[in-house]
Amino acid sequence: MSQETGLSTLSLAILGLISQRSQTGYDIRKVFLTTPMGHFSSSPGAIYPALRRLEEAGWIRGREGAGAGRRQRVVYELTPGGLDVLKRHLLRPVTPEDITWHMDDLMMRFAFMDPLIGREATLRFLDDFAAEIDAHVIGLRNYLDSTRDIMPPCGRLAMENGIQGYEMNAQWARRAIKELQQ
Amino acid sequence: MSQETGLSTLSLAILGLISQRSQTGYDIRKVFLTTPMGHFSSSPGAIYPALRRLEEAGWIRGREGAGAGRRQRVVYELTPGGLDVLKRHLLRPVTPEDITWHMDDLMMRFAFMDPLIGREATLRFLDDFAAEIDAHVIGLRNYLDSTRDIMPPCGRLAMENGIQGYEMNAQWARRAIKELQQ
DNA sequence: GTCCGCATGTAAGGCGTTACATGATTAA
DNA sequence: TTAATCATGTAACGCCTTACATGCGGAC
Repeated sequence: MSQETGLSTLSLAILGLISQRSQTGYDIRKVFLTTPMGHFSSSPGAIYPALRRLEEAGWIRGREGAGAGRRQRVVYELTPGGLDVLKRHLLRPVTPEDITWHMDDLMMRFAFMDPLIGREATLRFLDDFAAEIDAHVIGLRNYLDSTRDIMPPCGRLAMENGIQGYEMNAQWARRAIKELQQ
Repeated sequence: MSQETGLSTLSLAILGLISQRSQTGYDIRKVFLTTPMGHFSSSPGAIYPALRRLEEAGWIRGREGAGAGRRQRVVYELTPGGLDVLKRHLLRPVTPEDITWHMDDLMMRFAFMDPLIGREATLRFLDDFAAEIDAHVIGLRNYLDSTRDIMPPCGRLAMENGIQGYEMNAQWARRAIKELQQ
């Protein structure tokens, strides 16, 4: 759950998907079930309550769908207010706290931002992202160096894994910037 | 929460730390606050209830500590039963589900396993870990290739980020194997 | 006529987060 | 004596998980 906007990562994912195309809870479930985006949930017990919360917040609105003679089928679409929080959430600066705690949220933001806040803002995001990671890695390396001798080998290896993960992300971001600039 | 053992990642971390050295809830909090292991919690509202649950399960036991004239100070130590679940948890095979959902749990397991289940089992773990990642990456690549044309550029880049993260982990594991074999 | 996929939900339970609260010891 | 650090907790809340429940429509 992020501070100001109060969007959980799942809510962000749902809002992002609906921003791309109006769809039903079941459609969203299928995305989580069948695509690698399904890092989370996909269970009706998570998605339907989340949809209700988003609707109560006034960020999405459900309409009875016409789906080829089918029953029920509530199609959700983004409201202007929903578009607004979503954009505000996507435009938030990348903080050190985000790097430490919410990398998944950051990647989710990236995945949805291009059509919503534009290419330039997306590039700025990637730039900030890489810079914040660099700063974070410096701290991690310092810690690792200062404890290298007393740390058990597997503890050290686990730490190196974490550091390499961050470095990979920074490299990825810089490659992504180049690709998107073309 | 993992199936059989019912150990949440936080419980695993606490159990692992206590297995290295008997310590108090406050000691554990400090580890989470001051080391990069503090990927999570560090809040008393998480740790003390977790300690109580672990004690109720019979996996740790608290003793009044002698800590230099200080008050309270409950020092927790692992019980034989606790050592047993911890070992069983560490020895669990690496499943595709673990790769998809519980990478953090896997790394935590790795960080603690060497002294508890031995070098050979640790090497086997790393080997399985790398192999399961390879298999998982194949699936991700297939998905990416089959949707490359219809996917928006940032969606593709986000997916590539995920794939590269997995590949980095596999490479890390293979390097770790070599290092540990010396 | 039965089974599977579509489609939506509820209920119980667990656990983590945030915030609040307390009280002892040590250093300034 | 005042503040910071040590040390342990509780209460409210939110959200996810698991499991259960329901009912339509099409295929075989």
